[in-house]
Amino acid sequence: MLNPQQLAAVEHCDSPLLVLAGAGSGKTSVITQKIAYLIARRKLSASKIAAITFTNKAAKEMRERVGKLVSSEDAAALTVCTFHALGLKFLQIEHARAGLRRGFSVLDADDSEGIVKELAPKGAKPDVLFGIRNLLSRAKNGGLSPEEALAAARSPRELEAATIYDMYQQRLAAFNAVDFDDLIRLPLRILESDADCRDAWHERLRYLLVDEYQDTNDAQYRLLKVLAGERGGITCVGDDDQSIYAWRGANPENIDQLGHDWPSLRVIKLEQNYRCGKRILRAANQLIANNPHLHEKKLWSEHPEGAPIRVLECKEAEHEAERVAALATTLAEKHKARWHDIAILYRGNFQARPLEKALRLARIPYHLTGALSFLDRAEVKDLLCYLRLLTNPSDDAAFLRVVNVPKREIGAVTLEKLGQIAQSRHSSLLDATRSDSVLRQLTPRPAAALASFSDLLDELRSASLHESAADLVELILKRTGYAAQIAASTTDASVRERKLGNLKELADWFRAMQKGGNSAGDLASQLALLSHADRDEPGNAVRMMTLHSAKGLEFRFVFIVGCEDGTLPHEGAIDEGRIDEERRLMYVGITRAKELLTLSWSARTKRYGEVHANQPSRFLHELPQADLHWQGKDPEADKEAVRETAESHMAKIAAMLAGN
DNA sequence: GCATCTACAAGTATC
DNA sequence: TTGTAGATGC
Repeated sequence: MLNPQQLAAVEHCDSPLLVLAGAGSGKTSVITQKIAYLIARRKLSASKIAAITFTNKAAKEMRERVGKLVSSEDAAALTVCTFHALGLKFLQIEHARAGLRRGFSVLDADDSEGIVKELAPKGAKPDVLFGIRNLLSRAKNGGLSPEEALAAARSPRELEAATIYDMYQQRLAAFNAVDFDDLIRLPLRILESDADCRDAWHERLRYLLVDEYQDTNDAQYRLLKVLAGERGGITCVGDDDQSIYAWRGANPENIDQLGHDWPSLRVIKLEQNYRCGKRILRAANQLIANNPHLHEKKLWSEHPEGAPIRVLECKEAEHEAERVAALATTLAEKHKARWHDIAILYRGNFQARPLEKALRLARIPYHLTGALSFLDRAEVKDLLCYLRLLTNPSDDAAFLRVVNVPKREIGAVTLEKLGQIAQSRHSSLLDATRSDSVLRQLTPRPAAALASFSDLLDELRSASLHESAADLVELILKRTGYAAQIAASTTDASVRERKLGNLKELADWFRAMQKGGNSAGDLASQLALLSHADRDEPGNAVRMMTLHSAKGLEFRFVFIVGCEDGTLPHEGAIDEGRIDEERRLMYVGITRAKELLTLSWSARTKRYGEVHANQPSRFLHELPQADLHWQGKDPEADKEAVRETAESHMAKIAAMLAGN
């Protein structure tokens, strides 16, 4: 069942292990089999093993697969979760060491962005704000505390950002809250500085298995290092060729860092691919050979050669979409493909638009992955904030979000005043509304509204002690008037239905999670870490997604659209010389295909209303030409595109002249 | 407090 | 060109 390299990776437990696992080489099998091996052969207690992933989806899949290999007791005792969920678990146990009280909140990205905005100088331009958030996040991902960031500041801008960082953390402390970055930074800080705590966790977690290791950032790496300790009970599985998140802080150099920090590191390569046809693999290998490599890796496959890779040359994005839709229909009719065997991948979300149109027209069911995040929906966020506020009355961010949702005639002026009063008496906003002396400082009407709001929360809080989380959601909807507000909203029926549907889905989620015996408060924290990707995929529909979100997936038939210079590789990446990561992105896309790969490009692109002439992606020229089958090559196409670009400029000039 | 208008920006996205 | 965020007016 396992090949010799996979077996070696499973059985090597006595020093740290790095598994360089090519695309489709069965890395999840190695991780899950190794967990089973550690339990059965090495007699390690399941509760002392942690498998760490980047997404909840990957964690869920791993949990399911390992569940088939070990007993249900062992499966329940295992820790299989994301980096952030592990950090959350750590902080829930060690909250006192982090200066947090039980029931602390996890702020989402919007909340923390809002706080930064408040703390930044009034009227700061968006790019300044962006810069501050960037520096702040860099400091946090570097594991720096506000004091360290202040000491390390080298320029006035850095000093300003560090000062804001300091105030930001004070604000979070007052809220009894952490943000996403803190879920890594705080455990890291505690483990690095507190030997007793470190020893306890070394005892608690004896073996770590890390998925998608190339995606770790510096703080995550340090967390792994301190958790694994000198003993080095750790297996990291990753692929430098699939490193596509450097722009998000991932540091692929962490792959080499392992060998420096643990000289006894063993490296095993998995090079047999179990997914793609030979031709597809040859194309992928030849493409990625254009990137520099520290660890040479050559994937091979026992699968059949497969059909040539088609390259569709199209006039424009609409034409491209129509051809893709037509070919998808052919696949379904002639090759008995199910719709969900087909994926259409692209560089940017905006490219989905013409595709959607063409698929609708062709009556092909499709599903957009990751378009709108479920948890970003206003109604879902509102409900979660109610739960946060019930568990953590200090959570001012949650208070501000829901205090006037539904409308309670509590406006900005009232809240401004309340905020000043709360600040002067060092209490949370909700606490302040409970004090008569505070309410007397406000005008009677808003004061009464605030008082009844806090009464309502008290009522819900006492209900939360005995209601299940799912019932609590229903109760909140009813008692706050939220459900009534949706029902009465002037918007059309489909919007109302969608909102109620989302809230029902939220309640269903709670019901499912409740089985783990979690309290409502725990559920609320965990939900902050969930994302849209965790929802079940819809049935038989063509999958449309970005190349980034396709990583880890596989499909029988794959289309990669927009293979043009400027789109893939992206223009900004070309300008800044970041071609290698774009090439890896193409590599990820190609290696998603099991049987048939179709690449397409358009001679013209409409960009921000202007027509541009395109060149086919340089990556197309890097592929083995003998394996490509160019379709619709029209030597006139380029000339035509250039002519039309010129025409569109002429038309613009004419319009300007006419305007004058 | 809400609706409407205007100006601006335009990559990828996890937790 | 399109979407969204912020400002402005009622």
